[in-house]
Order: sequence, then C-alpha cells, then structure tokens
Amino acid sequence: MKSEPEVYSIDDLRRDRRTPWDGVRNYQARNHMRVMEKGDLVLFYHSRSHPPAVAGVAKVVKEAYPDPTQFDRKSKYYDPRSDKDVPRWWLVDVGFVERFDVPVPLPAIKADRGLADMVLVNNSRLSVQPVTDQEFERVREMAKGKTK
DNA sequence: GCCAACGTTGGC
DNA sequence: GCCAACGTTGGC
Repeated sequence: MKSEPEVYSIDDLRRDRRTPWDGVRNYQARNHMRVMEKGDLVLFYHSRSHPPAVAGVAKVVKEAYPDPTQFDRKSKYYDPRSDKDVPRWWLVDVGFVERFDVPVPLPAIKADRGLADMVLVNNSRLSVQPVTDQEFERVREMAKGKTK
C-alpha cells in the first residue's frame, strides 16, 4: 500500500497504531482492499519520496467496509455520485507492525532479479497492489540487509 | 517541475 | 462500444 510520506508516513502509523486507509478512488486498488483478510501483512511504501521506498510493514486489522469520506461533503474525498445503499468506495483499517531501520529503495527492488514481476515494478501507478508471499519475504530480507 | 503512463469521462 | 480529451499519479 502506497502513501506519500508528507501525507501519511510509517512514522504516522507507528504513532497512531492503526488507521483507516481512506481516500482510495481507483477501482483496481479498491478491489484489492475488498479481498484483504484480517491479519494479512502489508508492505508500506513511501511514494514520491527520495528515493521511493518500502518503509515498513503493516497489517489488516479490519476488513473492507464503506469509506465514510465518500459521503462527507466537507471531505476532499467526497464523491457525490456514490449511493449510500450501494457504496462505491471501500477501505480497510491497517495496524502498525514494523518500521524498517533501512527502507528498501525502489531502485534496489527494480535491480533484484527475484522481484522482476512485482506489480510495483510494472505498474507504478496502482496505489494498492497484490504482493506474493515470496516477494514479501524478499523485500523483508532486503530490509534486514540479507541481500543475498 | 516535467512528463509518460494510466484511468476515467463523455460525445458520437 | 470506441476513442479522444482530460486529469492524476508518481518516478525522475
């Protein structure tokens, strides 16, 4: 799951312990959240940082429910086309698990042969993406410095 | 700050 | 249902 650190960072999540992942307004990203299960681990990615990097690990603490900001006229995520009876946008709550001492930068991910098929490498725009177990473990190893 | 890639909208 | 126009994302 991606976030610009100026907007919401892994340090913010560590402070808050958990947060609703609101504001996702992309159908593919929404669909990925709708199939997430409680306890699923999440790579927390800092986009538009220098360099962009996986900054830590979160986990799903509440499964998908309608994003309340879509009905809030004062929210910047307000969507007048969404119907209360058929909500358009959904979210999950995520909890803090781990902040990497050394974030795993995007260039390292791109250079890693085992991660060539990661969605992150191949569709940089999607803000909630699937990650395989192998990819997850690989990134976590890289964060621990075990790059071989 | 630029701009390529991608998703969405809406006219036809 | 196609696709041009437009808006957004996010790496660089």
